[in-house]
Amino acid sequence: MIIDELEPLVRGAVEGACQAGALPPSARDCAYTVEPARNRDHGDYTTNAALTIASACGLPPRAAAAGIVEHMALDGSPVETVEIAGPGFINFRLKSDWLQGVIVEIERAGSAYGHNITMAGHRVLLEFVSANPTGPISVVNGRAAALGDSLRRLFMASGAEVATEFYVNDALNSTQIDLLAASLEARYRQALGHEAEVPAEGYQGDYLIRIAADLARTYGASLAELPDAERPDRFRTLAIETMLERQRQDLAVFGVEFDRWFLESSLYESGAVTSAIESMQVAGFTYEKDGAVWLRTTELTGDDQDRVLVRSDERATYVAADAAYHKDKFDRGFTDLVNIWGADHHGYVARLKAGIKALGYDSDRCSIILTQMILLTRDGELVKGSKRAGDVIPLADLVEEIGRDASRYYCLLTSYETTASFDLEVAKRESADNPVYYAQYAHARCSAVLRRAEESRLPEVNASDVERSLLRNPKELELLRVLAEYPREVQLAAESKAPHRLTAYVRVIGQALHQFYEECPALKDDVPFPVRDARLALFRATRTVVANLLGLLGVAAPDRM
RNA sequence: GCGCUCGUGGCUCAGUGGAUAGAGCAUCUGACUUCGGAUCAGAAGGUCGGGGGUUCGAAUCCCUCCGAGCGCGCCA
Repeated sequence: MIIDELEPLVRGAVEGACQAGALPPSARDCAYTVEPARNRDHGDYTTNAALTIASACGLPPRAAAAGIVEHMALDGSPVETVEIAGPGFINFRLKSDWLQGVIVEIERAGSAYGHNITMAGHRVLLEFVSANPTGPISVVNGRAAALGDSLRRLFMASGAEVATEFYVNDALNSTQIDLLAASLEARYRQALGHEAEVPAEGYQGDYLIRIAADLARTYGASLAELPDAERPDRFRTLAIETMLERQRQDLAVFGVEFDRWFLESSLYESGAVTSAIESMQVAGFTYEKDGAVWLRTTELTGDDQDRVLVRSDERATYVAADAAYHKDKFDRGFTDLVNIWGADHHGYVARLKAGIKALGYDSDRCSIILTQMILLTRDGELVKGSKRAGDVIPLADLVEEIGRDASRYYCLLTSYETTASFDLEVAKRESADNPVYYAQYAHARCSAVLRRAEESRLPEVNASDVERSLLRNPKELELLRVLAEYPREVQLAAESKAPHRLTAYVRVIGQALHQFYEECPALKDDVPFPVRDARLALFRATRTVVANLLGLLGVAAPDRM
């Protein structure tokens, strides 16, 4: 990566300037950045080293810049020219042969181009969606699913070992599951033609009607005749099984699968919940009040009130189970826990972290991403969840309407920190105003050119063998610059857990590609062979980068559209 | 009331303390003897919610006010 070469160059120059007395010794301790220039007029890369050093050492910025530049060892570096500009920025322009060499690197690395090792040695457990088994997967869950799946790919591309989990709140002591079971039983009785009502606090969505009809078909009236002691458990089990299967399908259609569906109930069965509670008690982080056991979350993480671990009826709460779950994650050897939750759970962060701390683990190793909502509009009108779907918009409906790729792309288009919204009619349109097609078209266009070359039986010349110095048109050089940035973009997206950076960057690639395409024909009759081969190699490199990028988003890279 | 998040062109959104705040859509003007026009070139459009502060420099950090969303259970 180019920054890895420029950064030492700057550091060496600062050191040289210090030794020569051009800068005071304290300049060595100044922080500064080396990054791509935003404005191409400023060159290819820039550093603010002189500005921060001047500020810290009380020097005129341009004088500091001059001192640094004077001691820069440019021989053998990728840098063509250095200049001082504006208030004291040091701008670099790269040698074109360095840029042209990028296609060799891309061809050599292939599908691994852009990978890095910044997360090598990390074992990451990504937990996301984890929706209650009380209804279908919603669009908001979909946003978390797209994000989690993309992060999995980004972390892997950064050298981490990654596992994904969906935590299933299936514990039989759950009030919500009780309600789900009661709701299902009512629907079942209705299906049998009996009088029955779904509890007022229960689940009214009509997905339960369909499930109940299936039960009536499979079991006849036998379930209704079960003794009172057995019936509720039977319905709980049936409700969870059928809802989980439905959720699994919704996510599979979306292209997201999990390494493991972790059952909360397994924590009770193994005794993990009980032992976690005991462990917190022994460590002195709990107390008893009103017949319940409380965790000192106020003290541990500044929660606004302490939380109940064990209810007065001796049933454990989800706080206890989740603490046990996260202990289990750490005990399985994961070094980094990443949880993706809906923003409506933000009040729960302090609780979980308190549980982790109370069990003696480092809560900083667990990072929690809160995704904001996603609003859908249709022709400008807000689309609302229907009563029949349980007041949410099912992800399956979205996928059915606009397709998997568009659904995923839109979910990743914006930062998860902002409430996003997009219009279904626009997203459905297969036209220019749809960003997912712009990205995919870049890939398809490269493929089209290369396919045509193949059909003309042109021999494929490797990037290492073409005359790369012929790639000197400004559009060609700009495309090379953009492709050279890809590894850095991947690293930044992984570091900041922000796949949406890539959707912005792929547009930049597309733009550079299309401009190159417009101005630099490869297969026209009057193009000399060496130029043709060099340009075809550039198309191949671009296609590789776009394919790799779309792969990180979990979006298809089609050869034809 | 307390807490968390967010206010950026008409709309949807980028923008890790740096240079003249960027894209896309919509609007307007151009480019088809097409290596795929799902493209490209250009125009217009901004008190970065308001006001203070920190600094060489603030959309970004701090304070305050206004507005929006979400959360404040022995539910998950």
